Amino acid sequence: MTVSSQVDADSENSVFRRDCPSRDIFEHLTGRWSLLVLAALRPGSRRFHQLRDRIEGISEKMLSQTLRTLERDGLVERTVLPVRPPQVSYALTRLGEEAARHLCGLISWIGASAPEIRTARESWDNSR
Amino acid sequence: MTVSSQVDADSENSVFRRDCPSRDIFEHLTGRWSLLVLAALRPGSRRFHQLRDRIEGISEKMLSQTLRTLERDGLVERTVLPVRPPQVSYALTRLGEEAARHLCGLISWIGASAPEIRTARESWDNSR
DNA sequence: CAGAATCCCAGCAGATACTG
DNA sequence: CAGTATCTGCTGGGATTCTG
Repeated sequence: MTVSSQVDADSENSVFRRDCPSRDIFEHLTGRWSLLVLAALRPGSRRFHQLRDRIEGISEKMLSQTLRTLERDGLVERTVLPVRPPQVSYALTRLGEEAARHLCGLISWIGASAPEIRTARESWDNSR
Repeated sequence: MTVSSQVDADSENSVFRRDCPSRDIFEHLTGRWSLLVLAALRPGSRRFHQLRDRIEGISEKMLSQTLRTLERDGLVERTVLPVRPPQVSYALTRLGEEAARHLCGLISWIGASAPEIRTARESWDNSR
């Protein structure tokens, strides 16, 4: 399958199709917390409570859930140290680093474009 | 503001902050339908019913809503031709093209990585 | 420390019907 | 043709409590 088939053609796997298999992967990556978890892991592996403290507003439930989804997709690796009390750390896999790179690229673009976007919003809001 | 501040530092505008102003822009871009609308507009301007037909499963309500959000953010431009019956066409702005480029880059990566991700899922699922 | 289990609600999105 | 309006249901996610 060519890469371009994802966004161009009416191929079997076009994103435009209702049953596109890339959809759920995309949703996992762009869900409310995934970007933040991936970005927080970019500098290196982190433990559960470090992630919780770093990511403002995330609940333990959502952190746990997000980490498990990312682990299942092969983007994050979970390591348990056999000590008492248990220490669990998370790190990006190669796949996870690639995903994080794309997402952070998008975030950087948003940061750079935010002023323009805010200006557009104001003029849109003022015109009605 | 430097680009890196978005994803690295604990600056005022870090994505990790609860009130990060980039959050809602990100959510607009990665909402359920935005990617598909932006991708569908990439080859050139399209009319409402063309978009509706191209994007499988979208309702007129969600298409209309998504287009308005994108227009408000300055990513899409709406043009009404003064004829009967009315003809309305939509096109990407420069900002919209940039956003679409990032998103389609991500989708292409997903397409290329999907086999690996699916393999990861299977081994994860089988191990419990 | 690192979660799992449960309850609960707001808001997104679908279906349907209507209109300039 | 290109929408809007209204209703309704579903689920993502928060708060709280409990545990190996």
